Amino acid sequence: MEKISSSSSTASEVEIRKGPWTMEEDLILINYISGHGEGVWNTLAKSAGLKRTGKSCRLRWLNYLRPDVRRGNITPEEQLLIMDLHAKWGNRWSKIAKHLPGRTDNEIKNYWRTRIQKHVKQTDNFNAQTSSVESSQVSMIPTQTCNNVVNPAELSYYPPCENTMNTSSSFATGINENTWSLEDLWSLQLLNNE
DNA sequence: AACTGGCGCAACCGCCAGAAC
DNA sequence: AGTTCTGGCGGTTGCGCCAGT
Repeated sequence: MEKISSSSSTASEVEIRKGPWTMEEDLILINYISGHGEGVWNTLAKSAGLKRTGKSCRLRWLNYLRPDVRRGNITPEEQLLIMDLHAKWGNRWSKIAKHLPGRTDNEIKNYWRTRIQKHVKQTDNFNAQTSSVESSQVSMIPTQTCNNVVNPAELSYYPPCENTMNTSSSFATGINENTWSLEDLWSLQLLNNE
């Protein structure tokens, strides 16, 4: 797969863009999909005039541009659900994401890795230190290999989720100057369609 | 004020399964 | 039945931001 840019190196198809999406590209993608639907991503990318792989377009759309995508502010209920489902299924992020409307597998994966897993490590270290004293076998934290359903009481061991997604509604994160809000894009898209 | 290390997130990579031919 | 193509998935990386020094 993904042999587009490398192998058959005719000049016309070499030019595949990578890296952060520009606002223009976002607009093109939104415009195209709102007009034609999703369809086959590779042909979509070409038809829309985007110098991106179909894969890249799909990822951008699913994780960022879809109108129903929710970002930031993972609620305690969602956090609990994530831990519960992760305890059942492990790293099946897309499966987990299906039970969290508006959340993407990528977001859940990132959330798990950066927030929960970090805390799991910290707590494990703490437990390792104390367990030598307390001989307790019970782990406070559901690990990846643990199939137990999380007890809601265990939530208290995890970091509060509110301040984990910091202010700025964590969407226009200002991570670089190519960051813009979905509202911007969709309002522009609506304007274009009128 | 400048530097640095950690954090968070967007995006890419590689693999796999199923569809299409 | 075999090959190619495409989408989906999980893992990983790159990079900007920011707090601490």
